[in-house]
Amino acid sequence: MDETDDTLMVKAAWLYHVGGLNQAETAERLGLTRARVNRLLADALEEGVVSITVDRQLAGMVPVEEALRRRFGLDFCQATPALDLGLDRQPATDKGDRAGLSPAQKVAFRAVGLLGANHLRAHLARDEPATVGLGWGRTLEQMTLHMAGVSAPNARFISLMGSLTANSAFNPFELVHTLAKRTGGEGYFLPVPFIADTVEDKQVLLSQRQVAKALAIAETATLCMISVGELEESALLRRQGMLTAADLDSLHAAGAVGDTNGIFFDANGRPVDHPLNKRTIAVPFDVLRDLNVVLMVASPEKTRAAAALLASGIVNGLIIDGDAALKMMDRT
Amino acid sequence: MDETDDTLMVKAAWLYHVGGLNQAETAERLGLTRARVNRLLADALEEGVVSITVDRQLAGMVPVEEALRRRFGLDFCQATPALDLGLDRQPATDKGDRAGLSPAQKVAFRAVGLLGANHLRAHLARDEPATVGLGWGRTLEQMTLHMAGVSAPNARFISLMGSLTANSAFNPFELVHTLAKRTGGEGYFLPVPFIADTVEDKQVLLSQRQVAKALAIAETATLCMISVGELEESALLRRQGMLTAADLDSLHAAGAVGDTNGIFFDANGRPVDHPLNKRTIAVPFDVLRDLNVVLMVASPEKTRAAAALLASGIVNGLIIDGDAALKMMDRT
DNA sequence: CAAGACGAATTACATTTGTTACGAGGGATG
DNA sequence: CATCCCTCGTAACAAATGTAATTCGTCTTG
Repeated sequence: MDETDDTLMVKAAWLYHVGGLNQAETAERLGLTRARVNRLLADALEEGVVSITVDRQLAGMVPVEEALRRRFGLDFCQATPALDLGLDRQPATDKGDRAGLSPAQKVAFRAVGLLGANHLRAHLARDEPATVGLGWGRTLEQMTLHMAGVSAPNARFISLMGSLTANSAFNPFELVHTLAKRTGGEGYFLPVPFIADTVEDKQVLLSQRQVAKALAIAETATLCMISVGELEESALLRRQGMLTAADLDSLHAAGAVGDTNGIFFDANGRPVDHPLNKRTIAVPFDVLRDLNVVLMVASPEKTRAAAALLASGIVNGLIIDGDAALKMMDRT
Repeated sequence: MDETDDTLMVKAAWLYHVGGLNQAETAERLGLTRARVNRLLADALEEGVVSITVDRQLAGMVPVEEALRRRFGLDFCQATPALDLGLDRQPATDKGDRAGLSPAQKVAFRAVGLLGANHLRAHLARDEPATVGLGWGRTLEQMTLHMAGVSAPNARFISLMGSLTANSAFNPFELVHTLAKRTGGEGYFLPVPFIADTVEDKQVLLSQRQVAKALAIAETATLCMISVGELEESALLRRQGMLTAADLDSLHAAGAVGDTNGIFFDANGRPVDHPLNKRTIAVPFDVLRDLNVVLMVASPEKTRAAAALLASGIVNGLIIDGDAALKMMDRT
């Protein structure tokens, strides 16, 4: 069943994309309905049986990538094509949008997600067994959507942080779960809240055997993919209700400009001295520093936070939205 | 100009294919007309800026490929997905078709052409300078169509045989020319007719310095891509008027079952003893035997000739239409 | 400066594609 | 055995895409 179905899908895809037939002709050739062919083709794209690649070399971002790579001492830097040409359209309406993302942002997330997925795919394709540490957020979520059709039964995916209360698609647990399912690998996550209620609680939670075990795995990660959050009202942490407005203010007062995995850092990428940072449950910077960490940045609003995190020296590779990359270049 | 255009193309392609916008939205986003975006996208596909890949693993041809690889002692074998499921449709109408190809054949040529192009592309992507020897025919022509967007300024393309009189798109000269132009490499070809009028003429032609030089280059080829012709009324050689019906008969009488580059061979892949073989101007089998030769076979009608050529031992790699591959398996 | 050539925008139209609603099999499941 | 659930075929429609004809500006060229 399974094989027949895949084979049929490949045949349809081959006739359509390679053979240059249209869906009606393809259907006739295979003795199927046009509607069925249409669905087969859609599924083939969905499942990664056919994939579309755009040459990044011609996008003109190579100089920018190289400049960022050198400035922050990275192993590599990849940027998506810049699209805004410097002029933002209706940014006012975008910013306040609480429900979803503006169209421009959506494209950015998808694009960065794709590049991230390609990087991860390449990592999984190596011979050595892979252990992949993961942050959370919409960028990472987009990455998982592009990971269809990748098989990596020996891979382990592990969350670098505790879980959210709200069960969104970009929850650490969901991310790990999705990746494990799609690749056939194993998923691990920290079965504790993201931010403990008190410092004492955190100690109790950390002492759990399950948690210690998971953290030990995380420390052996061969690749970590994380994102960064800016510290504004529009921040995802704030929207998710993980932070109160008062929290935000006091974090600002402590010099924080952003967070990654719930660890708040200042303009130099150093964790700030703040109660919240003592309650967060996540793999700390000191551990990340020795791991292979790739940062994904999907929106120009995050340039300040991203620059700060890059300055911390824990990041080895950067995958960034083209417009964000240009903006980052502008701030000298 | 040039760069701007490419960049625009990449942006449009990125928004459309990665960002998931439709052409109207893409146009709006870039401040262009929908029609322009449509053309940009078409061009992007045409020029190889965006490429569509179909996973060959799932086509179910791997066992067949492996079997063929072993039987003929090849380095590799790639087959396109089989589509006919063993049952041919209107083969009668197809066979006599003098003008063009049946739809089924067209797909086969394109598919094999694509795989050939991928192989060639990979060869050109190596670090070492490449010298590529080329045969002729519609299969090879299709290959050149899929070579857009490949840059290989150090590559040399050389025809393994003389030229046709009729200036078709699959003429050796045209093939070499197209490839050189598309990749930015150099093209060489044998400036002599494919089949000399007499044996004496052949000697004269071969003695030309230009010709000797070209042949010397051909003998250093790092990769040769050739195809095979069956020896029937429908054969391209016959259609092109290179062979008379009488020629065909006498070749059959001499035991010939097919040709490659105008060299006629028997069921064991050995050149037959026939006047025509003494007049053909092409790199001989003894030279090819020491080169890295890849054979492309695009139609089930050619299985007998292909099998014979494979038996000769001059072929190192095979790229074949899926239905032809199955048919070849059937003849035990 | 006029004429013509070229590229691109506009428009309109034909084709292709995506999506939905509906009904007929065809296994699983109780 | 009835029923549910899923898949597929059918048909119709809406949306998107491809293409050609036309016009307009701009740049070249005589």
